[in-house]
Amino acid sequence: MSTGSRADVGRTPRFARGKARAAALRAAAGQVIAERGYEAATMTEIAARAGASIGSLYQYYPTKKLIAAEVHAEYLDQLDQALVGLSTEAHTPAAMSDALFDTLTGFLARYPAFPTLAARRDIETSRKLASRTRLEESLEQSLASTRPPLPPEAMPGLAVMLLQQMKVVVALEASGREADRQAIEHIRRVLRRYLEHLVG
Amino acid sequence: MSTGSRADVGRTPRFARGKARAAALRAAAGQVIAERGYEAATMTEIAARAGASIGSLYQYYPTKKLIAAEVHAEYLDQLDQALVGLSTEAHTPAAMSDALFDTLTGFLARYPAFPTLAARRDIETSRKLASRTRLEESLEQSLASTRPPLPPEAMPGLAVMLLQQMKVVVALEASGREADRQAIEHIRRVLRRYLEHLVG
Amino acid sequence: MSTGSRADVGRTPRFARGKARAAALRAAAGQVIAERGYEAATMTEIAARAGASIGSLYQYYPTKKLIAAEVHAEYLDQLDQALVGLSTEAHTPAAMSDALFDTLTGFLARYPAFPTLAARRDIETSRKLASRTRLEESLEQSLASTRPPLPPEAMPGLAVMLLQQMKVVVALEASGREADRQAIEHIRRVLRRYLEHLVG
Amino acid sequence: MSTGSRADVGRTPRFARGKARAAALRAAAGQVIAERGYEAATMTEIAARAGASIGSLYQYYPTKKLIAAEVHAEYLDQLDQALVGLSTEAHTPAAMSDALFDTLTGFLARYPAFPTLAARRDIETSRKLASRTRLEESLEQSLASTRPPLPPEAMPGLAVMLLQQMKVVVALEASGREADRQAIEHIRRVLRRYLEHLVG
DNA sequence: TATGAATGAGAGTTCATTCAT
DNA sequence: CATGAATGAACTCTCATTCAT
Repeated sequence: MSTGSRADVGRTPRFARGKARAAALRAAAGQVIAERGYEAATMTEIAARAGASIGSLYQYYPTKKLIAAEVHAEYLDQLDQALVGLSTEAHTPAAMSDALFDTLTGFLARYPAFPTLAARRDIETSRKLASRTRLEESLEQSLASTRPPLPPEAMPGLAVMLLQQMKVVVALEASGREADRQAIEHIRRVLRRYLEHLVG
Repeated sequence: MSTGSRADVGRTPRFARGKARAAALRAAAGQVIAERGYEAATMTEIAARAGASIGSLYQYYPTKKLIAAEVHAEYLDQLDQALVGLSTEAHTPAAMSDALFDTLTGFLARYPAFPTLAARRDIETSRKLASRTRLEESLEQSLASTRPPLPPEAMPGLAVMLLQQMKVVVALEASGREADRQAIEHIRRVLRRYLEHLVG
Repeated sequence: MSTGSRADVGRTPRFARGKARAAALRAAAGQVIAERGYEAATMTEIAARAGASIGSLYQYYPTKKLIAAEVHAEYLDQLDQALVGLSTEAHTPAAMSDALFDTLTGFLARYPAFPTLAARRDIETSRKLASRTRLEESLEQSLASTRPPLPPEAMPGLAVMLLQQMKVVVALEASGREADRQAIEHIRRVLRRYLEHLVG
Repeated sequence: MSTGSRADVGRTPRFARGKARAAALRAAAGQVIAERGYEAATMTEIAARAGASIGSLYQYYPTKKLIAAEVHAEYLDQLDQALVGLSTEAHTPAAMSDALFDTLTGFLARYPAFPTLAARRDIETSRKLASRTRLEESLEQSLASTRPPLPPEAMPGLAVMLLQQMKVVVALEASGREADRQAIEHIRRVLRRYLEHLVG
């Protein structure tokens, strides 16, 4: 707004620091939300865990909802990145099922706040919406790239279902009970068989 | 043993009047938690919706956590009741899959606070633990009653998995998106095919 | 809402205490607002000065704006009461001017938060609106009761003007400077002469 | 004496560039304070509206109170300038009353933050005090220049009163209600008649 | 026992002010 | 001098819980 033409010279380091701090804040938010849930996660703790003051947090993210939305959008983008690789190589449906399973499972293990954020319907942003749309397209594209191909009309529902299954898996992984561990194996097999069957 | 540990159950109501009021309070709690989520559900609103005063609510359930645990336990018991019927008649695995699907779906539609309560790991009670154990046994028993029978070693994991699938289904039902509706159909088919396959 | 039929018996003392507390809170709010202005008046200080907790304050007045509106409405009602007496006795215009001057001056000295509250256009309530309307009618009625009578068409503007003059007077009284004291005398004379002149 | 005490004036800008920026900042402060009131006016918005950074704002005016005081002082000086012209020509008391009325009304329309600033008793500066004194002297001089002359002993109080009346007028002008519009006319007549009467 | 007024810790958020760049 | 990120005290408001009646 009030930036003169000379401002750019010295700005790069400031800019970089700002980006780093914003990233640290998002990371902290992800941690705290994963541990405590959305409501119980306090802005104060998020700031503290990022080594920032509460005022600084609000400078970057002026609302609790907004930082949550940004964190969620970031996760969606990460997942999108992870998925684009899958559609480049040829996969059988069964192999694709396993690849998706591993990718999504790995992702959710890394970003444990994802299910919590995904469950909230009151946190929306245009940025988040865009990320979500992109992700859904990537997932469908992965599903569409198998040899032999899956029936196109099954795609949208399939994509949604797979995502949901992953959430279940991660929830079960957290518990560590023997029955839960077995359930995960069941799900893996269930999905592989189902994709195989769809092409038959 | 039949009374349970009294410490975490609040005051046991001895008269019919008290029992009815306690039930009304639990019902109200279920409603409010379903509508607003656990954190946003206030004790004041729960009491008001039950036509009681907060003081009265606290007389029966001295803690928010406790009434939540009691509501959850009640739900687990209800579901247990619904399942015991399934094991009396002979079912093929596919039929059992459908029967479970319908039973669980119906249950969750009736008690929409169930997933919310089930997701919280900080709300535990000896009473709730007992109910959960009983329920898991009933589910396994249903699965064990099919003709031809499912392999016994698959049981525990299978039971857990089926429960999780139902939660997914209910979550999807709430959204109303077309892709979500299709995903539900996928899940139903996935499960039936899987149970059929297990006996082969 | 959940009041049984028996509730009334023991309620009177509780009710009376509640009314007293609400009055104490309003009085405290008036004091603090008068001393510090609306923005700088904190809910915490209001509660403390009323000997109540912050939670208690919010139980009676769930918003800062709302308690301000109630205080203002109360003041308007008080002033209305003070004015109704004036129109019962016969007054010459000059005498009425003095009587109004004294009444309003006394009122404003007693409720120093009145100008502050009257100046805010963002604090409105149906209750307050009603009180204000009633007051304006009373003022006009007082002005209309003089012998000989003032010209009716002058009334509305006259009422407004007199009210404004009173605010000025009180502002000047607060300062204590000699010139301000003289200014007050000027205003008093100005008004008396003007009302006299209007009938001529 | 001519420099004033430097302690409460911030850094004196020595170059034209600095003077212009300081003026822009004061203008912005005036705007924001007029629109939002003193408390709600934020230093950030003032800086932004002047096309400056907050850092820059604080370089010139190290305190919110201080910039408010400077703005107020500037206004007082402006008004002083407007008044000195009035005493040069001969006026009857009635004409002087009208001239003052128009001058003051025009001034207040141009600097709408003036009443807001004038109302605050917690913003004082030696510079502001000096400006105020000078202004009061100019007003008294104007009043003293009428033909026939007003009684000298009435002067100080008269000056204060007239200023107050103008504030009332401006407040009423802002509302736009019919009764308020009439009230303004009453005030204008009241004052003219009073000045006329004083010489009689 | 039932009631609901009272409590106060704590949450989200704002903004004047500082200071490294 | 200019900049704007950083700071943290302070504010409004919420809600689980207690206790006098």
